[in-house]
Amino acid sequence: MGSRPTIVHVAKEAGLSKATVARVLNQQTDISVRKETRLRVQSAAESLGYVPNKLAASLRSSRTNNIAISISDISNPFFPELVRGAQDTLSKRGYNMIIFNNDWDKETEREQFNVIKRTLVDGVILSPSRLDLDLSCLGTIPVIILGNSDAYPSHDSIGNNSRAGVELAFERLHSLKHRRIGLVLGGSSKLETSAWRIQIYRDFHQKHGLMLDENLITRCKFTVRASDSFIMARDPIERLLKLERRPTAIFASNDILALSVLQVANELGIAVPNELSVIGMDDVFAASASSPPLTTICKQRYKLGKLAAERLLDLLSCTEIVTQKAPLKIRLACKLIERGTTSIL
Amino acid sequence: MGSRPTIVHVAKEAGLSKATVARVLNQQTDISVRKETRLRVQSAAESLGYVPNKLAASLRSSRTNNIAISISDISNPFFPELVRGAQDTLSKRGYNMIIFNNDWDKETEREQFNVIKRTLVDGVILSPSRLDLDLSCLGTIPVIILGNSDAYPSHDSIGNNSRAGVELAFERLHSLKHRRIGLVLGGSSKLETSAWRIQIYRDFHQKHGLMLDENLITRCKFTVRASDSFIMARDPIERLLKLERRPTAIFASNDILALSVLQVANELGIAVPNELSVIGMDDVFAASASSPPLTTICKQRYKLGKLAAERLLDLLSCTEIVTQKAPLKIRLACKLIERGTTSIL
DNA sequence: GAAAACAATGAGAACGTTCTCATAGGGAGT
DNA sequence: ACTCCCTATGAGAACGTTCTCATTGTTTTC
Repeated sequence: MGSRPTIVHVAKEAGLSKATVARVLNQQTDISVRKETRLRVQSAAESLGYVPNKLAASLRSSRTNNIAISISDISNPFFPELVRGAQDTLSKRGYNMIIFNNDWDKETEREQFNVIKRTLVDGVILSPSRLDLDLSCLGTIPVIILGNSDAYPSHDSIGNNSRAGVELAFERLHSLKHRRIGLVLGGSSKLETSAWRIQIYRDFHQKHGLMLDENLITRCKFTVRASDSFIMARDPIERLLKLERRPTAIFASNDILALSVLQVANELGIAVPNELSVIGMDDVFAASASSPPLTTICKQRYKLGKLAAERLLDLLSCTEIVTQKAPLKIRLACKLIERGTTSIL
Repeated sequence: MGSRPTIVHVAKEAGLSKATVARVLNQQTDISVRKETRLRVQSAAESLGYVPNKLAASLRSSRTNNIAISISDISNPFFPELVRGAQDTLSKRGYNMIIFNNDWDKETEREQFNVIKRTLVDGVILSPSRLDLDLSCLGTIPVIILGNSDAYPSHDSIGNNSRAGVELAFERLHSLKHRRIGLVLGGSSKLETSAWRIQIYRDFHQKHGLMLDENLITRCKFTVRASDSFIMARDPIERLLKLERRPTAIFASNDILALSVLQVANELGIAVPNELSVIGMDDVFAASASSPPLTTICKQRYKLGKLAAERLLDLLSCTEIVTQKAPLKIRLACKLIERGTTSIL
């Protein structure tokens, strides 16, 4: 009950050597092997039900055709599409993808880097859990960074231009005549994204000569685990909507918060969009499923994954040390998707 | 220059043989190696920055510590949590997970089986795209089937008890005094799930002595790609809600359809839950984010993945041919999650 | 017609582990 | 003191490929 047939069996069956068999079965743009020989090999392989052993091949060639992708949490609505974008590109080129979830935990992530190094993947797509990661332990494995920070200047990085996206939201609300705009922020302290959003908020007010009311800035302790977020977000949002002079419009820094706003508004009997306009950010699936469907700033998740994968493949096909120019930095444009939660004042 | 240090380098550095080094670095419950020797190996490994090469180890031992999971589409809201459940269990035991998306396509799936076989994973968690798959090409690799069909009698399978879940929904609506209940079905022809739902619908009516109105059965051409579904579901749902004697409650066979119902109701000015109760199925994330949040039948996705992984690990740790008893069949109970879209008539 | 070039194949090392078996050393039993 | 056994280690085969280099036969070149 000999386990699977090997290339030696095929060689014997075909009356040829291992080398020739390998030549036939691997090189697609074959050089120098007779047509008849090729057929002999192929029929021998077929009749034996030969399936090449990728492990052995990888060991010898030191190419595994495996790519690791390290993200925070596949069950967070942001990531599945991103992963899909990367995967579609990779699998088309014969690569498999190994997923790692770090749950925004530094230790977990470090541990995973070790696993990745042991596993000997050809490349890594990395959505860093924080900005101060030490990537050196990954050695010479090519790494593509996901995100829009400048924390990893020497690596290629691909992200969304969230700044421009946030501005887009404010400008749209302004053009709809809203002058009293609430800001709902998630308190994801780790990635420090709140600060620049507030800055944009201030700049926006200054630019349009609006008075800034600090009461309209709402911080929610938003741990990114989707399922928890509602509970934590509810209170501050309720406070915001119960202000004596409540905002006529709200921008929330992600869709989950925006959907919380819709829920609270619904409970308080505030009609959206007639009495309150809401814009979210991310275009999570749930955004299109709410009633009314949520107007949001769309981050191009699928494309993000796709581009990251494509860039990685480029790096891999480059015969080694070539093209060590400046690292690639891509910022994808965010789009405004106007659905049912915005209207003119 | 000089790629990674190997076990031979460590052996040389420590003044010992490969074999001894391997003994120290692998077996956790070590037998027979002097304490001092162990320390010498460890410090040598550390000082060289030795990282074991998993490929070589796998090749020799024919254990890869990789598990393949084959699903329809990671960007479909049903799967991420399932994947997460499996992954958490697997990674705790040192296994990596390789994801394959088949997009409900038979050919893609077959192709992926070949890749899986080449890749030499230790086991497979398989959510079959259809019921008539030929699994023989996976050879002797252990396979766990996800789903509740009886199509693969000789494999372990783990699924949700959807039948009981659907009954639960009807009974709940009945106990809320609803007597005119609409049924919204997705037309996923491939898995043939519609038929038994209708049967349960009929049985329910018979059991309670209710007249069955065929007009209340609505079929939506529901291709499972999430993003398309709204467009396709809208028309038939609108027809249902515009019936002269419209239903007072609706059960939809999945949350996405149920959310469509909410949207259409919202547009038509039908108040949920006061004028219309709605129950969905799956407890997709978006279900908790709608306003009002959707009452739904919850499939235990995380647990599904977790159990599948655990069972697979059991099979793997079983030294081979043992426990070839009857295959395991688990049906997880569905739970009713009562949120804001149901009320008494 | 000899040298050179080329096309087609073979022989075998190499990849870095794990695993089996052999061996050296030392203590216990008689 | 001799055998026996047990503990700690070493030597080297094996895993199934890829890859380099050698070899054979055939064609081209001058």
